[in-house]
Order: sequence, then C-alpha cells, then structure tokens
Amino acid sequence: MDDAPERLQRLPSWLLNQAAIPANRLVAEAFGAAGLRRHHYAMLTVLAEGGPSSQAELGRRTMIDRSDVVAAVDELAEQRLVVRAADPADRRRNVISLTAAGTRRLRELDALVDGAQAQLLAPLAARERKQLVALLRRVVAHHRA
Amino acid sequence: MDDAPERLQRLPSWLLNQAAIPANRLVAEAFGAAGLRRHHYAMLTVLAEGGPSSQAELGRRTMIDRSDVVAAVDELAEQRLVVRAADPADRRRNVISLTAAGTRRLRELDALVDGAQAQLLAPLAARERKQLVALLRRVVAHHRA
DNA sequence: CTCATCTCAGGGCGACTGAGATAT
DNA sequence: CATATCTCAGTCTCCCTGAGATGA
Repeated sequence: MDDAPERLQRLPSWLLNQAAIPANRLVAEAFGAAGLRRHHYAMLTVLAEGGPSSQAELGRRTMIDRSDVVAAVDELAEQRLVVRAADPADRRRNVISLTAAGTRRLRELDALVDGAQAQLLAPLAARERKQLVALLRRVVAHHRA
Repeated sequence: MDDAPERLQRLPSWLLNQAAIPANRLVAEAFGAAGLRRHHYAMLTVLAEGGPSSQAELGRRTMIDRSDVVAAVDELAEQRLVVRAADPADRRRNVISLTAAGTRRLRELDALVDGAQAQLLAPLAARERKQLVALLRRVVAHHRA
C-alpha cells in the first residue's frame, strides 16, 4: 500500500526528479572517497574534452552557475587537479587547465561514474538505455536554447 | 562553442539532472501564484487518489522525507486545503484529509501541471513522450524497492 | 520491550540572485 | 558608454540524519 499514485507516475517532471535521486546517490557514493562531487567531475570532463578554458566558459558548458564555478575551481585547485592562471590576452579571465594529476584522477572517476550508471539503469536493456539517453538529450538541448 | 562535452551528454545521471532543472522551473512557475510547491501538489494528489491517510503513509507514497511532510502538511492546513485530525483508532496517527477547497485547488493545479509538462516535452512527439515516461517509470520502480 | 508515528533541530548540496571590482 | 568576467554574500528548495516524545 505504499505505491505512488498513478497520476504522479505518469508525470514526466515527477519521474525526472525521482530518477535523479538514486542517480545522485549512486554517483555521490562512487565519488565519496575521492572527496569530489558531480560538479567537479563535470568540470574536469569539459577541460579534458575541450582543453583549457575560462571559468565563464566552464560554467556555460557544464550548466553550472557562475557562483558555484568559483567554489568548485577553488576545490579542484586545492587538490592540484587544475591550475588557475591569468589570461595574458584578456586580463579579466582566469584560464583553468588540467594538471597531469587531474587527467589521471579523471580517468579513475570515469570508471566510477560508469559503474554508477550501470547500477542506475540496471532494469533497462542496452537498447532501452540508448533510447532513454537520446530522448533526454533532446529535452535538455531544447531547454538549453 | 558553449556545447556540453559529448561525455556528459551521454551520461544518464547528468541528463536526468539537467532535464530536472527546466522541469522544476516550469512547474514552480506554474504553481507560483498559488503559493504552493511541488511537494504540496504530490501530497494533494495522493490524498485525492487514495483518500485520507496518515502522514507516514503520505511520505511513503510521495517519496517525501518524514521531516518535510510535517512542514508541507502545516502549510496545506494553513491554506485550509487539508485538515489534520487525530486518528481515534490509533492515537499516534494524524489523519490528513482533503477539504472541498483542496479538491478544487487540486483541479486547478492539475491543469497548470499539465501545461508545464507540455512545455517540458515540447521537442518530443506523443509516442516519444510515452516512451520516456515508461522508461523512467521502470528506473524509478527499480530503485524504490 | 520493540516498533511505528509525529515532531523538531539542523546539515549539506545544488540552483540561483544581487552587487561590486575589474577589464574589454 | 555598454558588456563581460570573476568574486562574495546570501537565499531557497529539497534530500537526509538524529533524537525525543508518545502510543501500539
């Protein structure tokens, strides 16, 4: 007698939030030992894929607020996973770059994250996982613009 | 050049969180004028579908934490949308019931919520929306147990 | 005694706002 | 001048924990 009402179970916005809860719990558990959170991982990923970038660009690509980028970069820099340097070409900017340690750590995190995804999507077949990703991508892309 | 990295765009946990952001924004905007939030809506829905229930049951069905149920019921009671009454059969329990005003308000909220879902899923065809809901339901059900 | 229910106090994270300093 | 970047201070919602009081 604990079931959620049918109305909620048909509600995309409710389902997204409910699915995000175990997603965040699993990812947080995977990262726990490393002392990092999902924001850090997203930023490291951007740097690995796109090379050094300003904090503003980091925020835009990860969809993380400008305020939160400041704190997250502080924490990554403290662990020597990234370095902050003034941009000589535009002195408003800080250029953030991955260190060798950051690259190594990212590879470890990649494996942990993939493990969490597998647990999250355990009830879905490979084909269904791709469908889900494709559908979510389109929703996210639509609201990005 | 603001695109999220491909790695993140393939990551179910990241996509769920990114999709939940506009979902929550749209729903919050729809509810804004009513002075309610999504927790209130979930609880009203459970009461409408399953009849009066204890706060503990409300929490289980909506997946809202016991602590937050207390506050949310307070707020609904303040607006006279629900009433709290001691359960004569089990004096530990508060029985929460929808009022007539609560039923009316819920009907208004239903329409607002449906409008928000339509905006949220605008890029998807009807068939794709059903697919998404079906997939998310299975993920949520799996992690409920 | 054990277990469930209700309540309160409070931590932690993530999304977000406003404002100021600095530079383009 | 307007615009863009970085930073700080602080708000709000939501998820969650621990603990106490009451009663089954």
